[in-house]
Amino acid sequence: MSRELLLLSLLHRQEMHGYQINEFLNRDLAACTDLKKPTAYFLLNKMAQQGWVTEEEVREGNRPPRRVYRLTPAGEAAFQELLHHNLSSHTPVYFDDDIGLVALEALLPQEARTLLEQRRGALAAALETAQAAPPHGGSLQWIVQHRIHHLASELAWTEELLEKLKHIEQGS
Amino acid sequence: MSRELLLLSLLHRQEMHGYQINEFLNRDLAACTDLKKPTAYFLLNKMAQQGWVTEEEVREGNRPPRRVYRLTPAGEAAFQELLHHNLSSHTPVYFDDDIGLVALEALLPQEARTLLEQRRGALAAALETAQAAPPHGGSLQWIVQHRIHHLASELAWTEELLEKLKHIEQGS
DNA sequence: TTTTCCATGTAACTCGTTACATGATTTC
DNA sequence: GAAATCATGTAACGAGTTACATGGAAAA
Repeated sequence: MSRELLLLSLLHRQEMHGYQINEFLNRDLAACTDLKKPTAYFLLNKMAQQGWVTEEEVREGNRPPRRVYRLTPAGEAAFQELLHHNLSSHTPVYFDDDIGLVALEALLPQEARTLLEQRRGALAAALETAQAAPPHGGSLQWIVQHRIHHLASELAWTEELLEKLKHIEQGS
Repeated sequence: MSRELLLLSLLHRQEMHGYQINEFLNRDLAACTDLKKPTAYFLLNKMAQQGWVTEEEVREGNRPPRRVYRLTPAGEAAFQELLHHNLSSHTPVYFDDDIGLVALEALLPQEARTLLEQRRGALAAALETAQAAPPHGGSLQWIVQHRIHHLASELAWTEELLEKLKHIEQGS
């Protein structure tokens, strides 16, 4: 339901047409979602059928006509409910990066460390990129800051792990 | 490909039959994956067709026959490649919890804080559960520790956020 | 005149889940 | 005799992605 919540959030701020929504998702919300264009269109249609949004064809000048979406009262209610549920709970995440750790013992300790040092590099680079991003206004800044916080945490954890592996290697 | 890597990792340690694999996934690896039973069977069949594993029907006593999977040399090579790639890189994650933050401004500041305090509670509970889990041996311990590290980081971040929101509320 | 931008979608496919189906054996 | 455990799967569905399809307007 969080994809629906995301779309409802955008439409709560202001009415928007599909293309505009996709632009916003790709430009400003790339850090918190990977919602694709066809998925967005599909969900918007679904929400229109559910009565959460209305569609209105608008043509401005000679441009291709836009389909403008607006929240209905039912949509507003759904938005509030989904938002409350999202903010008040925590949804756990599975890390792709954890999978490789299961088989760490299949490698020579030294080799494992070399690989994890590369991962540390990738994390450091991602962190720098995130920190270099232009500041976002409003509540979008929280997402950017969360991302930075998380990447820093992952970097610290990876370094901790490297230290522990070094000690085990020396100790055995 | 990380689901395949996970299965290959298990079979690298020792040969296993399907039921055993599913048990292990649910008991010991619930923290790092949600791979379901039919998916596991499906992937095992696929890997058998690819020549990564062999299947052997084994019957022991009067029990239902087991289908035992073993890595082939090709499977071992695939395992090494996937493992190297996984450990040396970082795969970014999208947080469901971020979605609600997009629309924080749609709520009264005080209401937003109340909801986020509930989330903080949920995070604290999850952290305690993770910390109370019996220690895992071998490299599985890293996954448990990573989970704990991450939950602690999320808790700290949520508290930071609550502080910032309090200041904004007072300042404006 | 060719590429990029605006603006919309559909169709086919992949991946994964849920629910269903089977059947013997051991434990209560 | 009933319930849980061992052990395997399939079939139908749903969600999401990729690639395809269309077409006008502006910019290079």
